[in-house]
Amino acid sequence: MTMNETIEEYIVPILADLCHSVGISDPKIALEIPRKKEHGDLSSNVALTASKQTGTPPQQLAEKLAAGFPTDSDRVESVSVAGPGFLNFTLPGRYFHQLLKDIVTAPEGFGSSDEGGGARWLFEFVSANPTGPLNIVSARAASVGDTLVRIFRKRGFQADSEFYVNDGGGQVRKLGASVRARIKQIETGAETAEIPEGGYHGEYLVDVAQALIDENGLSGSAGLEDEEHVGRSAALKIRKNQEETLQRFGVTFDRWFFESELYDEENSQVTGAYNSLVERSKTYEKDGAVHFKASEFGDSEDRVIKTSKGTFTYVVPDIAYHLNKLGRGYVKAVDLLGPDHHGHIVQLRAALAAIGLPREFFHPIIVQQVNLKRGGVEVKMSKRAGVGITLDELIDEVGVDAARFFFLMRRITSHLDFDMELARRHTEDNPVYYVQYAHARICSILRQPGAKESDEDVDLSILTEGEETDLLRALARFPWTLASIVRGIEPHPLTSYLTELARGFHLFYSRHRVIGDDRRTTAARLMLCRGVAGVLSGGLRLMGVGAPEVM
RNA sequence: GCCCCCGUAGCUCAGCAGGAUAGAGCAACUGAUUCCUAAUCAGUAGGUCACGUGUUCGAAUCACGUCGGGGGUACCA
Repeated sequence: MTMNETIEEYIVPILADLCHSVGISDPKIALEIPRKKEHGDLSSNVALTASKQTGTPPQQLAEKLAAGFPTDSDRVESVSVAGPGFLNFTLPGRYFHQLLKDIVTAPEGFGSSDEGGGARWLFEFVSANPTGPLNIVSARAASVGDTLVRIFRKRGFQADSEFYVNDGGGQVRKLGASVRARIKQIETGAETAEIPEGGYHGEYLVDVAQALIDENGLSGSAGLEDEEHVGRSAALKIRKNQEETLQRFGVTFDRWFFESELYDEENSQVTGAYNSLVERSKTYEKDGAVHFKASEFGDSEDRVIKTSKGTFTYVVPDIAYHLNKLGRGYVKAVDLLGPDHHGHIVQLRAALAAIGLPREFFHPIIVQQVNLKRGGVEVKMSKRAGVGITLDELIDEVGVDAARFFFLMRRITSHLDFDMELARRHTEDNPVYYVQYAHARICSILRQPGAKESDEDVDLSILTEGEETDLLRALARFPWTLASIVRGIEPHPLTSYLTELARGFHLFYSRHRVIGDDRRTTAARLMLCRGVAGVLSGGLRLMGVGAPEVM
């Protein structure tokens, strides 16, 4: 319940009534913040979109609407018609002053809203296989997913985060075989291990093997008989490491969901998922395998879901998993998936459609690849081979704040160039520190002896300098930014917004002194500073980035 | 072959629930520090929004096509 939403809630109904009165039956009214401030504080293009329906030229229509809009309230100072027929609203100064007071009073709550209405959304992300350390794409997904969850919660959704641990099937056996080879290597003191075909070559498995020997008393000879047991132990160990790494990165999950849970007992959800396709006659047998008629549901061809050997293919437990999500009461399953999952998505979507789930339930998002660079030179990576940069190494090299901020700077679907050299640089061209520095600067001001003013009788109307009113307007954009993030399920606007807010502050700072001889000006500017600091730190916190008081 | 993402300033990218004169950072050039943190600020310059057609009063934004770049496409998970 911020002032911004109340202003929207105030304007839109009035505009809707006015539209009805001039014969527009079903007006689509969207308010936006114009890019240029000459265009007012808010604008609407209803007159443009609706002019066809009424047969009135847009400008004339806009004039009519503007004339009918009350401007004697506390909320709207004037309405003007501009350009091809935009309605531009100018809000009174006291609207922004009240907003600032609200922010300073309760900085935590600013930007919150109940637009989500408590809708239960599940965000699944990272979900890396428990076969090795987290890589850079996982790092990106972790930043994005974690930030989305925080923002959606702030906007009134009941949002949960989940990590799906792929601990079933042949992969664990493969892992077991690889670890077994490493155990053998350690015991025989050999230079190299004989990693089986298709196994995992990463050096990290030496540590895992050593840990298993140490902790579980698992020796090579004991483990040799049971590849699966070794694999399971190794997977648990690796998963634990992943969790610790994510914690370092500031990311925790509400739930770690194990694929193996889906197979429990006689009541296997995987078999259930399979059966629900069979029962709906969406399958047929061919060449000894069971095929799902995926091509009827948008896939390019039908897919095998049960092999001729009688095992399910990977899509089946995934179907079961999503049915499980639905069964837990979620209305939306947002899956952040790696760039190697396109085919997967189409299959899964087809299967969920075949079973009759609402189309909007499943919302996969491909987190695009990260091109890692160091000083402009590409760093190649391959998790399977165990070379390249892990999330742990990334944290060590560039730090959590810079890493998380950089991952959030681009659209999720864009390939991301990540230059570790640049991210680590504590200077000029690094946007992370630009934003953090603005916060630290404000904190520095607030530490000054002259900053001990009470908020009681602050008169904000003396904030009339351009830099001051610009800052007030920038603060007002914060809730709108969050709303657009929710609309797009895409967090990157937050980094742009905070960079702009920081720029506004740096400019203000360079031109005006906060603490001066005039008591009233000092008090008003101090409050402005507190508001900016509150929004900066609040915004950074949503991204899991720190807001240092000293730099 | 099929599927997905991308193509906007020299570079990295915003903008895309159609809308007003297409924006920012970096790089380049010029300038600013008696004063609350110069990790800062100001100014200059930089564009056929890949191309074509269509829809529209209006297209960077929507649709179709072409070209170019990247990724994905198992009876593995």
